[in-house]
Amino acid sequence: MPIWEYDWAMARAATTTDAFNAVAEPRRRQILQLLAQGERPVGELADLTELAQPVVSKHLRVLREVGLVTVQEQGRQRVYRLNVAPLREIQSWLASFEQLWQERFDAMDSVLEDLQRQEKGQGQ
Amino acid sequence: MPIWEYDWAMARAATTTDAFNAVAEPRRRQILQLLAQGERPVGELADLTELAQPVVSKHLRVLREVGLVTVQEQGRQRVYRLNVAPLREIQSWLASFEQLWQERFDAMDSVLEDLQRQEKGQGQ
DNA sequence: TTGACGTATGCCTATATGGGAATACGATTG
DNA sequence: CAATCGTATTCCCATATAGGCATACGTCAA
Repeated sequence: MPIWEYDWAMARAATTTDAFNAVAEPRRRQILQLLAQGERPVGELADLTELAQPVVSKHLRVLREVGLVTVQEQGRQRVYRLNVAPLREIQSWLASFEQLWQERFDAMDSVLEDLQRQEKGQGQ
Repeated sequence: MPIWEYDWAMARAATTTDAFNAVAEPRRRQILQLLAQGERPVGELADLTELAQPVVSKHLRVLREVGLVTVQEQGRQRVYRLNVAPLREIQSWLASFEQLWQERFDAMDSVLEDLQRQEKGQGQ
């Protein structure tokens, strides 16, 4: 069973295919990290990343398309906010290697127990 | 400060740049999952993935270059084995979103720190 | 209105990809 | 030795990038 369909010549999956592809680009990762500290307008992201504004806008478009960020129009600026949800896809994929993450396994149990004990869970 | 250097026209980071890029390709992810269940020769991977052997060999090359797999020559076949180490880069990046994450993310992260404190990466 | 601001979009180029096909190459077998 | 197996490599192509630059677009201030 093929993993996905394509007409022809799938040189490389589009960056907007999923979180995996979107996040493969270092600058996009950087932007996400910045947004992790709070929402920010495009210009601010451009300053912080030292990237030209159009470049940032393009990266944000990709991130938007995979749902990693959301926009809110505020006056003439667009404030971007991080949405970690799509990262879950990656996280769960990584989780499938848990067992091979040898040492981790033991420690995992105890920590998990702690978590379950404290568990707050505030929706997502 | 720029994240990385390039002469010109960096269309897209090479797939062999890091685990992020290598793993962005779905078939490569599939191969890794298969190897998670045990080492396997190329032919077997080709069968299981229903990909042509040359295609598999190419993917394996990429995975090899980022250290996600290692080979062992056995007679005329090459047995590939998974090496999760490089996945840590991804894991720790994800960990930086801990606070914004709700569930068991913390667990993995703390264990990760332990790992990094203890052993010094061995793969290459 | 006009102009400035904040952002998005369009056009451009070089690039390396993923897969198909053919073939090269080393190891094994006869 | 030759033939075959298991795998890697090469050549081919269409593709969509990432960034530079210019510009379009909507919002706000005079």
